[in-house]
Amino acid sequence: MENKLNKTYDPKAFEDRIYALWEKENYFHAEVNPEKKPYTIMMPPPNVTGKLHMGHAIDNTLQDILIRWKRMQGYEALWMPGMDHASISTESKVVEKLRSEGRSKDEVGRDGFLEEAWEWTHEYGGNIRNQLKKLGVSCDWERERFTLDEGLSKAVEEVFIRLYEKDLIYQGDRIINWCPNCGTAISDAEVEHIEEAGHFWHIKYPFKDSDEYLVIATTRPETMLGDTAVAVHPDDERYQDLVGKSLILPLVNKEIPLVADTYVDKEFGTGAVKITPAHDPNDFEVGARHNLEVLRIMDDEAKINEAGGIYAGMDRYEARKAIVRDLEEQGYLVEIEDHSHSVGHCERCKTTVEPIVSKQWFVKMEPLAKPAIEALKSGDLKFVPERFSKVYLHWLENIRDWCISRQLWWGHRLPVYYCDDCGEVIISREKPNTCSKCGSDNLRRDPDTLDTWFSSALWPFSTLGWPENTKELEYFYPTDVLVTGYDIIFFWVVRMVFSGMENMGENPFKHVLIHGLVRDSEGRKMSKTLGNGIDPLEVIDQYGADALRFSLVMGNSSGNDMRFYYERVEANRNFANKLWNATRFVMMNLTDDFVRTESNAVEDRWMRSRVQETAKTMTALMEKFELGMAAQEIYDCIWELYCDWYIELVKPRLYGDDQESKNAALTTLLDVLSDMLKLLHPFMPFITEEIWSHLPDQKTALILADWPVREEEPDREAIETMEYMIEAIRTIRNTRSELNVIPSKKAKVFIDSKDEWARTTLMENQGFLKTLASASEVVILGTSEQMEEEAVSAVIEKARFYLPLAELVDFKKEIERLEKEKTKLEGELKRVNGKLNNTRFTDKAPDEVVEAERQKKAKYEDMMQSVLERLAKF
RNA sequence: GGGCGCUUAGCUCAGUUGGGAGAGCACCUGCCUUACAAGCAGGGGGUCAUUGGUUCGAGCCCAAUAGUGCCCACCA
Repeated sequence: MENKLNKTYDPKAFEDRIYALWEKENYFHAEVNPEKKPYTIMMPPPNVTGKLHMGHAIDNTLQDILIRWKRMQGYEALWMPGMDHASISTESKVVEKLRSEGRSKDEVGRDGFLEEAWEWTHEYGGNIRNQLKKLGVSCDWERERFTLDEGLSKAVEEVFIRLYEKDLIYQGDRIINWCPNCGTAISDAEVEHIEEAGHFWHIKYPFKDSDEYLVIATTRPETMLGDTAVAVHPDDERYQDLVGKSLILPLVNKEIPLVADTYVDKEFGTGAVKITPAHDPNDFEVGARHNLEVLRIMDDEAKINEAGGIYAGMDRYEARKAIVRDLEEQGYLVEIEDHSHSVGHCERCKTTVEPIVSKQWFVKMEPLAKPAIEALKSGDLKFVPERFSKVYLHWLENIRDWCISRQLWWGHRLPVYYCDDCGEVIISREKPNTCSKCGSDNLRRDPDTLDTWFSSALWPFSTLGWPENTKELEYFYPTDVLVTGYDIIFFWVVRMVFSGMENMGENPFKHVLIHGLVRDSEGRKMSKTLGNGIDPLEVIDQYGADALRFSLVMGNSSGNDMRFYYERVEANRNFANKLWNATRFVMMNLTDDFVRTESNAVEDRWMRSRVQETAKTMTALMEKFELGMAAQEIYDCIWELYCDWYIELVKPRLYGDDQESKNAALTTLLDVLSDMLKLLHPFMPFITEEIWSHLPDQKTALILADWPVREEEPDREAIETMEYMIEAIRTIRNTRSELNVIPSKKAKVFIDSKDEWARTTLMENQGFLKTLASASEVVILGTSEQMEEEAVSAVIEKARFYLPLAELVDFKKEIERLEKEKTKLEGELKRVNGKLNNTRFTDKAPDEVVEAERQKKAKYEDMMQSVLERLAKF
C-alpha cells in the first residue's frame, strides 16, 4: 500500500482519478434490492445544451450530500440523472446557428431542422454531464435519461392521450401569451412581469348620433384598431342612459357599441374601457359575454395585419407612434399621462409578450390541482423550509388552464391529426391511415410540439419506465426528496405533483428541499447580461470541488439566498488542507511496529466520545435537512477537537518510549480519523476518499463505508476531566499571553486547591500542562505553604495557579487583573443570584435549569473566593 | 393590490422545541513549537432594526412601526 501523502493538499492531483475509480467500480448504481430500503432522488434535469452554473452546483451538491449519506446508512440509494431537451432554448440556439450559416428553419424544413437539433444535442449534450462529474455527483449514470428518449416520449404521448380522453385536455381559441421573438405561445408561468414606466393615453370616442363623446384611457393605443366595443359599469349613473348607443372608433371609423359589464371599475379612470377581445384576456371575457367580434389585428411577428388598415405592416411600436400622432392630429387625443404598470415579458428572451387570441391546446387545471392541494394539506408533501408551501398553495388555488402547445419543432409533437376533408380531430398513438369519421386519407398531423415542462412534469415516473409497470417503478417510486430552487416551484414542482397524483395515484416525493439563489458578492443575481456569473468550474480548478461544495453548504440555511465569496472558498480549501496535514501527521507516526492497542487514556476516551457526539448531532441535523449546521459540526470536530486539541494532547506519547501508549494513541488517532472521514465524506467526497485510500486496513472504498453512529454511552468521566484540563490550559495560556511570555519560556506551575478531585485531576494530567501550557514543573502547594508573592496567579474553578515569573511580575498589573476578574465574577453572580432569589424562577423553571444555575453559582462563588484571597495578599 | 423573507461583531452569515450571544473573513498582539504560515496561541469588537406585549426568563413567540429584498396579480 502506498503509505505516503504528498506534502501539500492539491485537489487536482486526485479528484479526477477518484471520480474515475468510483465510476469504474459502478458504486453509483442502484438496483431493485428487496433486502434494502430504497432511497430515491430525481435530479432536476439540466438543459441538454446548458453549461454548469452556480445554481446547478448548489442544487447537485445538496443532492449528492443526501444520497451519499443515505447510501452509507445502508439504503439502496438511487439518484436518477438526466437531461432536458429544453425545446424553446435549444430551438433558438439552433435557429441562431442556421442564421449564422445563412440558412433558416423554413429552408431546411422540419426533418432537416430536427437533424440539426439532434446534432447540436449530441455535440453539447456531453458537456454538462462532464461538468457535473467535476463536482463529484454520485448519480447513477447508467440510468441516465433524456426527455426525448423513446421511453419518455411514449410516456408523454400516453399522458396526453389519457388526459384528452378524460376531457382534461382541450383545444380552443383563447387568449394566450405570445412571444413575437420566439414565435410561439408560452404559458403563464413563462411570463415575467416587469414594472415599466409607460403612459396613459386618454382618447375621445365620439357617439355616433350626437356631438358627445366618451374619454377612455389606454396604455396600448395600437390595440384600438381591434376594439369592438366600449364598456362601462351597469350601475354607473353617468352612463346609464348611454348604454346601447353606438360609438365611432376614431381613425378606423367603425361603429362599436357601448356595453355594460361589471368587469369595469367605476372608480378607475373615466369609468369607460375600450374592449379589444383579441388582445386582452379581460376584454376577451367581456367580448364573450356580449357576443362581440374578436378581431385580431396583429400577426405572429406582432406587426399590424390587414385588419389594421393603413397601419398594416407596421411593427406594434411603430403603429403606436403613428396612431398617437394621428389621434392628436385629428383632435381625439385628450391627454397623455405618465403611468407605471407591469408588462409581461418572455421569461427566455425578455421580449414583451403580446396577449393574442389563438387556437392552442390547454390542460384543464382545476381537477388536477385539487389532489395536489390535498397532498400538501394532508401532510403527505412537505416543503423545507415550510414557508414555501404557501407559495405552492397560492399558485395552485389560483391556477388557470395551462397552454401546452408550442409553435416549435424541437420537442414532443402532438399526437393529433386533422382530416382535411371533414375537419375531424383525431388523437392517436399511431398515425391513422384514414379518417375515423369520413374515411378520407387526407390526414395532416398537428405541427405543434408540447411545452417542455409537460415532459419534465412526468420525470419522477417516466424515468422509471412508466407507462410500463416496471419493477423499478414499484421499488423506487415515490421518491424521497426533491431538491430545487424556489424559482422553479411553479414550473416544475407543482406540475410534477399533479402529474404524479393523476398518473401514479401517488405524490412523487415526500419532501421538497428548497434552496436559494447563489448571488454575486454584491448580492446581485448572477446573469449573462450583467456578466457577473462565477463559473463553478473555474472555482473547482482553483480550489477544488470539495472546497466549492463546502462553501455552498456550510453556514447556510435552506431557502435563503447566499452571496458567493472567494474568501469563503479559500477558507474551506484551507480546511481541506488542515485535514490533509492532520492525516499526514498520523501517517508519519505510523511505523512498522504499530499494532492496534486498546486504550484507557482519558484523552483517548474523551476524543472517542466527542466524535460520537458529533456523529449523533450531525445525523439529527441531516434528518431535518439542516445540512449547513451538520457541515459546521464536522468542521469544528476536525479542526478544533482533533487538530487543535487531541493531536497536541497525544504528541508526547507519540514521541515517547512507551510503545504501548504510543500504539494506543495511534489507534485512537486512526479510529477517530476514520470516523471523521466518514462523517465528512458526503460533504467533501474527494479528499476523504483519497485520504481513506491511504489509511491502513481499509477493505472497501469510503463511499461504501458505514455511517459511523454507534449505540455508545459517552464517557462522562473522561469528558469532565478533559474539559477541566482544557480550561486549566486555556487559563494559564491566557495569563502568560497577557504578560507577553513566549511559549518557549517555561515556568513552574503551582497549584493551590482545597479540592481533592481538582488536585488529583491536575496532578494526574500534569503532562498536558507541561506540553500545552509551558509548565516546566507542576507542584501542589501544601495547605500551610504560602506562595511567594512574586508570582502571577490564574484562577479557575476549584483551583488557583501561581506562575513564578519573577522578573515579569508587576504587582500593580496583578492587582488590575484580579480586579478585572472580580468585576466579571460579580456580574455573573449578580445575574445568577437574581434568578435564584426569584421564587417565581425557582418555582416555575424546569428543575434542570434551576440546578444548572445553582452549579454556576457554586462555581462563581468558588472562583470569587479564590480571587479575594489572592487580593488580600496585597 | 396580495403574499413571503431579511435587519445579529467592520464584512458575509449561522443561531429549529424561549434558559449564560457564535463562525469565517478582516483587525490587534505574540509565536518560523520537527502535520499544516493555506499554520499556532491570545485579544478587541454586538442596547441581536425600533416600540409594545406574552413569560420567572425573549435574538428566538405575538402585535405594530421603519428600512430593505423577493414572489404573485386580468390597476384598462
